[in-house]
Amino acid sequence: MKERLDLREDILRIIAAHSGAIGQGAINLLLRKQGVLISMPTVGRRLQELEFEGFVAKAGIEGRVLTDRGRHALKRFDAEARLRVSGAALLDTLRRGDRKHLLDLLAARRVIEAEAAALAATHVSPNAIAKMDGILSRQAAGVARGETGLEEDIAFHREIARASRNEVLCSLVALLRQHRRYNLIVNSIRAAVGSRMVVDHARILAALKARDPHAARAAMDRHLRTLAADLNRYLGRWSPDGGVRGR
Amino acid sequence: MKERLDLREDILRIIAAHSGAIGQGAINLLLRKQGVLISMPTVGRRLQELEFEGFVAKAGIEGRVLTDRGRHALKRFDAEARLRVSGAALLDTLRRGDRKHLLDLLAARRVIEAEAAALAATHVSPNAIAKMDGILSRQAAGVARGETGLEEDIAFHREIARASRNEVLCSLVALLRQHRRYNLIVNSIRAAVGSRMVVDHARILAALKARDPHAARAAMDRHLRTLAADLNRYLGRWSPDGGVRGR
DNA sequence: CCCATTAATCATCTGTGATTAGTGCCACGC
DNA sequence: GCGTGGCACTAATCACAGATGATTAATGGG
Repeated sequence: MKERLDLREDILRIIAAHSGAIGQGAINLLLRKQGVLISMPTVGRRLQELEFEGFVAKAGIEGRVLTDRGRHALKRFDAEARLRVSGAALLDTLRRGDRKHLLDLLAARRVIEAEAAALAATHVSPNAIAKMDGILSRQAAGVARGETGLEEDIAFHREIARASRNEVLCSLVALLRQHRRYNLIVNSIRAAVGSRMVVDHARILAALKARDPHAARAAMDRHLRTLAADLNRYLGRWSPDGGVRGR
Repeated sequence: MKERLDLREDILRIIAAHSGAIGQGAINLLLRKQGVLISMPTVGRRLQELEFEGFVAKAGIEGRVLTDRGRHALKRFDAEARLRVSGAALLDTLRRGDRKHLLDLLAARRVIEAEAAALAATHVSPNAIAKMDGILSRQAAGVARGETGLEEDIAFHREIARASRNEVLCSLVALLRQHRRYNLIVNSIRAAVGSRMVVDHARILAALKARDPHAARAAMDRHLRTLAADLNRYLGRWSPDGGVRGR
C-alpha cells in the first residue's frame, strides 16, 4: 500500500510534467529514466486505478491527461513531500553526532528555549509551577544521590516549553531533545554539570515564579550557554578534531 | 520490506517486554492483542530471520530470548521511533493553519531566524552577499511589476540561514517555511507587505554587509514581528475567532 | 500423556511481467 | 482521394515469484 502510492504519485507527476496526453509506454520509459523499473502492464494497471479514482482521464486515443482533481491532489502531494523532505533533512542533521553538529544543536536549542522560557514567564500556570517545583526537587535529590538527573532535566525543559503555550516551540523542543549522543555525553560529564544544572534550573524557575520574562530568557540562555561550553571542553578533551567516535 | 521491518520490530519489542523465553504461539497472541493479525507460521519465519541475524536466540525448548545485540538494536529502534514521533508531531503542528498556530509559527521563526541572521553577520561570505544582492534586486523588480516576490522571499531567508553556517538552524528554517496556508496568506496581503518586505530585507542585508550581528538580529526580528502583526490584522479582519477556513 | 515450541509441506492469493489482441490515428504510396 | 502498413495506446490472458496461512510432523519438558 505504501510503495504503490509512491508509484502512483510518480506517475501523476510524470503526466503532469508532460504537456498533452501520454500513455503507458512513454510513462514506462520516463519512469525507467528515473530509476523506477517496472513493466508497462503495471503502469497500465496503476493508470486504470488512477482513472477509476478520477485523477486522470483518457484523452481519445493518445493516452491520458490529468483531471482537475488530479492536479489538485498532486499539489497536495507536493506540499506533503516537501514537508517530509525538510523533516527528513532535519532528522538527518539531528542524527549526526560530531562536535560541530552538537554545538549547532545546542545553539538552536538556546534561542528556542530562551524564547520559550520568556513566554512561559508570562503564561505559566500555578499548576505548572508546582509541577516544575516537584521535578526540580526530585532532580536535586537524585543528583545528591549520585544519579544523573537526566530524566528530570528533560522533563523540566519540556514543562517550560509546554508552559510557553506555543505549540510550535513545544514541538521543536521535544524534537531537538531527541539526541542520543548528546544525552550520553551529558551522562558522561554529569559529575561536572549535575549540581550546576540544578542551580541553573532553580534560577530559571525563580524567574518564572517572578513572572519576569527577561530574567527567564537570560537564565535559560545562560544555562544552555554554559552547557555548550562544557560540551565543547569535554569534546575538545577527547578529540581535538571534533570527530568523537560515535555511530 | 517496510512493513516486515515493522513486524520484526514489534516482535522484538514483545520478546523484550516478556520476562523469560517466549515462543511463536504466545507472540502471535500478543501481536493479535495489539491489532496485528498474522498467522503463527509467519511469526516463526520472522523469528528464524531474527535468529539468523543474531537478534534473538533459542532458549532450550521454551522459546526464544533477546541477545545483547537484539537489546541494543531495539534501543536504537526506540530512539529512531521517538525521533520519528517527535518529527511527526511537529509536522502535524505545522500542518495546522488556524490563527494561533500561524502566529506561533511566526514567533518560532522569529527567534530562529534572528539568531541565524546574527550568526550570518559574522560568517557570511562575499559570495553569499552577492547572491543575496541578486535575490533582493530581483524581488524589488518583481514587486514593482506587481508580483508577490514570494519565491525571492523564501530564497532570501534560506540564504541567510545557510550563511549562518549552523546546519540545525538551516534545517529548521527550511522546515518551518514549508507552510502552504502561510504562503497563501502572504500572497493575499502582498499589496500591503510586498514593498515593505523589500525594505526589511534590504535592512537585513545592510546589517550583514556591515557584519553587525546586533543590527542583523534586530532587523530580522523586526521584519518577522511586523509580518506577524500584518498577519494578525489580516486574520482578524476575516475571522475574529481565528478559525479561518482552510483546505 | 499432554502441551508448547520449532519447522517443514502444501495450497492459495497477490503482484508482477511477458505476450498478445484490439483500436484508432497518421503517414505513405497509389 | 483512398487503401494500407506502422505506431502508440489500452487491456486481457497466462505464467511465475513471493508471501501467507493451514496443516502436520518432530522434539522435549512437566
